[in-house]
Amino acid sequence: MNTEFYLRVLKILKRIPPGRVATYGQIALYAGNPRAARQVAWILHSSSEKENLPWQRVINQQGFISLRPGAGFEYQQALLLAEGVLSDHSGKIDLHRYLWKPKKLL
DNA sequence: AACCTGACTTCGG
DNA sequence: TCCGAAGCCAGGT
Repeated sequence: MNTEFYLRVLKILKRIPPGRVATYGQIALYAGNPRAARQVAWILHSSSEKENLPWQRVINQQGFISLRPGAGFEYQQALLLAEGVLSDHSGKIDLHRYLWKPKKLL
């Protein structure tokens, strides 16, 4: 794997403040590879626990949690709720309201 | 090496 | 707005 990309993703993830969310594609973009959204997902899946990452703050471009019901969806939704990130009846999170917009990169 | 899979995105109908 | 297909890239078999 691309170690440099991996490390940059970790640094960026750790900057996402509580109560805000980011998208996979957004993280990939900031880390220097706009097309690596799936790799960001893979990194979260494999390293979120040992790296102590705020994995719950990463959702897809549509504003939905990508985990499937019964496979972490409810848990992620609960963690976000505890931070003040609400979702509507369909499970959609308002990105206009909660999306993390860093002033400057790195 | 070939093929499958996935916590993704984008584009076209 | 709502799918489905295609593009994407890395890991696992």
